Amino acid sequence: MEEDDFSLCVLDNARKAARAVSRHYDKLARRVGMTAGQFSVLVSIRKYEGVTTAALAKRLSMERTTLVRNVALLERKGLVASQPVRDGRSKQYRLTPKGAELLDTAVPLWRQAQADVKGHLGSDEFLRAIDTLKRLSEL
Amino acid sequence: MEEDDFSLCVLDNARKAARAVSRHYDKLARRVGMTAGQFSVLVSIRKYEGVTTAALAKRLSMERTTLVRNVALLERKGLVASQPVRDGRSKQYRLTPKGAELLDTAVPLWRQAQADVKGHLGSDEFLRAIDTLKRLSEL
DNA sequence: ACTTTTGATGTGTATATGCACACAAAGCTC
DNA sequence: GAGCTTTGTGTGCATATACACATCAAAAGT
Repeated sequence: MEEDDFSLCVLDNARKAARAVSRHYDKLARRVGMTAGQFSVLVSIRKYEGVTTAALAKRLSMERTTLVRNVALLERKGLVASQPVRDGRSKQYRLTPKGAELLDTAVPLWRQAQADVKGHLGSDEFLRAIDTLKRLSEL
Repeated sequence: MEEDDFSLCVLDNARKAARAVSRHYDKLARRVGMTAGQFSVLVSIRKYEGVTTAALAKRLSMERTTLVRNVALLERKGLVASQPVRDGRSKQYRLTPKGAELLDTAVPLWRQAQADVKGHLGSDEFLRAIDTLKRLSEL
């Protein structure tokens, strides 16, 4: 009979890791007036220009309703614009010029954050870590 | 010059993983009327009975003010009781009988969740994953 | 003894997350 | 075309997270 070892709790460790990583990326993102999560959404909207809410949520593996509010926030900030689709139900998102400009400013900060993590883990461990995280995401 | 590959973004992957893991543990925790995060806090309060807010936050690597609200919630639910320390500044937390009982009910569900993850990753990868997450937490 | 500094706690505000639910438009069936 | 199902969207509520700030008491310095 094994003992319960809560130090091996996947939940605790996953959340701790996400908090630590978020703090680090947030610190940099706030220099340009946004959060790290907002940066991620902007990147995806740029990449999949014209994407609709549900499709974007799927791309980002985010709960759709979470994304709705995140994007609404970006619209209020004038970084993203939406346009109803002929369909009548859907909306398409694209970056505003302001959003595109801000994103360009932010990308070097993202590179910095990535480099910091790579420096902390080492290049090999870095790739393994990404792979592990992806595996956990499939849970 | 490397291309920016946002699929290797540590932030996205760490958050996605934490969301997936949280959803899984939450699903089980809700069967006994709590969230997975609340379970974690209860476990720590049981282990470090009489612990104060700041010390508990450190143990859990959580932002102190986040923990304040989490614990306040557990107090409202009658699972945790607090007691001012002679000192006058600090508060000590302990489980109520109701909290202890609920925790006992929840532990098998936690074991189940851990087993699910281990089944998904395999035993070796499981330990490596925990290790990777711990390394990321030190960031 | 008085002042300053430190330590422990809590609140205000903003963001993020997800479940349950509601609403609306398309498409399907008859 | 009326009714049912599916699909896309948004809201209400509860919880979680964190930075900035406020409070208050103990400890330290003078």
